[in-house]
Order: sequence, then C-alpha cells, then structure tokens
Amino acid sequence: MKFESKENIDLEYSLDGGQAFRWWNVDIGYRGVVGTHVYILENNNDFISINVLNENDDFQKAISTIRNYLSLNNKIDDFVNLWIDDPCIGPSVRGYSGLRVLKQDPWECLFSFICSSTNNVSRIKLNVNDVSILLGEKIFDGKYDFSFPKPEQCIVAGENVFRKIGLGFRSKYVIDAARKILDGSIILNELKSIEYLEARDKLMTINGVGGKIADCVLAFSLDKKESFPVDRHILRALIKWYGLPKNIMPEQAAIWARKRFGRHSSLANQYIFHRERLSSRYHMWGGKHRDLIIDEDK
DNA sequence: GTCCAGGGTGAAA
DNA sequence: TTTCACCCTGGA
Repeated sequence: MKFESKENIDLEYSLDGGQAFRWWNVDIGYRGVVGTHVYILENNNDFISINVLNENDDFQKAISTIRNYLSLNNKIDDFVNLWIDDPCIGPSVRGYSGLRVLKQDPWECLFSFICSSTNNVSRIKLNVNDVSILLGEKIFDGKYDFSFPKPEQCIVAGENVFRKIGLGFRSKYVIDAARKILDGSIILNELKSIEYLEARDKLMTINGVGGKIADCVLAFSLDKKESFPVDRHILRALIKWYGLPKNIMPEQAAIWARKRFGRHSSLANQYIFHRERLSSRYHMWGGKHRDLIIDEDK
C-alpha cells in the first residue's frame, strides 16, 4: 500500500547524507527499515510516496512512524527565512533545500555513531547493517530487511562477535553502551525530557562517546535542536565561513555555534555539514555540486 | 603491491 | 596541552 503527500523533504540528502546508515538507493527511491517496518520512499516533484512493504500490522501506524522519523510535522520555513542571508547556510539552503534532521531510534543512533569514530560512511553502513543482519530479526524478504538488535542481544553476542564483524576497537565501546542501557544507568528516552547539557554529560559517561558523538545522538534521535556536533568538516567550515580562529578546539567551536544558532543549531549543523562535505568531495574527485562553490572555495 | 584518510576518543607523555 | 594507538575498507 502507498501513501502520498506534499512535503518539503529531499530524501537523498536527509536519509543518505551521514545521519542514518540503513537506507539503500534502489531504482525507485530509498529502501530501509524503521522499527519493525520496511519502507520504500520516493521523491516525486513536490510529493513523497511512502510504500510500506510489510503491512501485516497497522498501515496507519506504519505511516505515522515514518512521518515522525522524517520529522515531517516540523516545518522548516522558519529556519530558512531566518538564515537565508547567512554566509554559509544561505547558499546551502538554496542548493540543498529539503534537507531535514531525522528522529531516529536512540539506541540504533547511539550504536551507529559509536561506529563512526575515525571511520568512513561506507564502512559505517557496512558495520551497522552487518550487525542487524547477524543479530536482528528478519522482518521481510530483502537483504537488509532486519530489525536493529536490542542492547540485550548485543551483550549476549559479546565483544568478539563485533570484532569479527569488523567494528575493530569500537567493539568494546558498543558493549559498554549496551551495558549502561541494560543496567539502567542510562535511560535513553528519559534524555529527551532532561536539559540538553545534562543529557550530553550523561551520554559522555559511555566509554567511546565524547562530545561529538553525544551531540549526534542528541540531534538525530533525541530531538535536541540546540545540539551542534563538531567534526573535522564542520570545524573547517566554521573557520572558513565565520572567521573562527584556525586553532580553535572543537568543544569551543561547538559552544560558539550553539550560541549563534540557538534552537536552530541541529538544522544549521546539517546544512553546513552537507555543503562542506560535498564541496570537499568535489575538490578531491570532481563531479556535481560545483554550483555552490564560490570565493575561496575555488 | 603500498599509502592514506575516514562525521573521534581515551590514555599517556 | 599535545601526541598516539586503535580497526579496517575503499580509492588513488
């Protein structure tokens, strides 16, 4: 069954731009798993179509799940209007309109970003999907149609299984995270309702989770709009576009950005990240996205 | 075949 | 405050 609606969202940028790691480009759109449903999502001009492949339970529930995941009820016009003249975000908003911040499952998101440290997107995807296939439950007929394993299943599997899958030194980190969830010292859903900085400190008690990874989890799964993850791309962009000192530390840059962007920090972060990532790719490998490159970018 | 970077973090120097 | 090890995959 299909559901169509008029939405301002670009699926490629939002689903396959480094926020989530379980979406695959198939000929008609993006295929992936959210919770226990398999979806194929497709952009058609101003519309998106949502196709639920396994509709054994409530179709309406599956639609509301994916709408929430895609954050479709939050309008981004407010953000666009306010930052359209910003030196970095302005061109990015024009070039990549429809980029959105997702609301992923917090545990899957935490796991994914623990995997992200000194890693590249293609390998993160490989790791996260291998974990799902090996430890999750099969929910439909596709190669990647598996639910994401719960913390308990990760503990049962043990560190060596993750080493075998190829998570490397991150294996002990995901085990520590699973253990802290399981023993109740961290309750992910509770972090939604407590204050941003407190939630951040709590996540950082997990071994292998520093400020950057904590901020990704807060922004991409816990709906903390004041979160601004700073990685190497973002740091370079902040120095280039906003004149921050060349030797500024990531943590200081994050404080500066949160102050500037306030309640729009997480969205601003995505637009800056997307632009910087694609322009640095252009410099390395060529291809599209030359249109945005201006001034010192040349 | 070799080299290198990739959405970092923690521990040692 | 700075430096280094940690895994391993894909592209040059």
